Amino acid sequence: MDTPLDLTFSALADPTRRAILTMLLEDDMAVTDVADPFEMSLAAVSKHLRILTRAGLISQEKRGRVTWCKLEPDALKAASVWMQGFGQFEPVNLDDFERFLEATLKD
Amino acid sequence: MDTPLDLTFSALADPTRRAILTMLLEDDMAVTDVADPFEMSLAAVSKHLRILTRAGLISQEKRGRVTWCKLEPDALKAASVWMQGFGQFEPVNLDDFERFLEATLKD
DNA sequence: GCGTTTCTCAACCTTTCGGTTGAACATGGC
DNA sequence: GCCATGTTCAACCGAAAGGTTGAGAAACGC
Repeated sequence: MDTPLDLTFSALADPTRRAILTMLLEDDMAVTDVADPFEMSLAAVSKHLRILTRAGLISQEKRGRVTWCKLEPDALKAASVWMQGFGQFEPVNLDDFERFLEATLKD
Repeated sequence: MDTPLDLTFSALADPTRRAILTMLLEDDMAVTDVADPFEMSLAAVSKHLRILTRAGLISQEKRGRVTWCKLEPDALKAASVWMQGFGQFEPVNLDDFERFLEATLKD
């Protein structure tokens, strides 16, 4: 039996899935467009999206042929609460986060 | 190539390892004592501890026969920063966290 | 020295993960 | 109606995860 915390953290454990979440920060995207930058099959990305959906980190809505993917940031809250118990992290401001993203996207 | 974020999130993905971290919130512990509440072999717990150590979430120091395990909360910081980018979570107070822990430990 | 305690290593097993490919299935354009 | 588009499904594959057991290596008690 996978708890919500299991689902969230194992979803976040894969770099492809974290990259997808980062892309969805910008805007909602169709599955095909999500898959575009990755050097793997569409089916593989589709599987990643299903895992993110089961974890509640994104939602998928089908309009016509296109399935739109939308970030659901609230799902990170439980995990974030859990983590903050270990050390009382001060909240991080957006500037720090932007710099962090820039640095990590270089790889 | 496992990035620090990969190591942290996949370490946190396992409920046994999260339980170990919670136990270590109280105090440093010897490997045998960490293993005691779990219904699995000592070797299995030893493996979990190695994974937590690789992720930097704990440190292990050998004194005599006994290997002491110590929580290293700073390692959660990078992951916490990453997560806080998705929704600007307000800081959580300790009372909320205590209640959350109580609730999760019931399972 | 000798047995006990503490912990890890090595080999093995089963299940899950992350990917592939090819087929299937709606939907939309014309 | 027909073909192209967008997405998932099903079967498969190799590798990694999470557990077991048995053996072994240090350190301690006496």
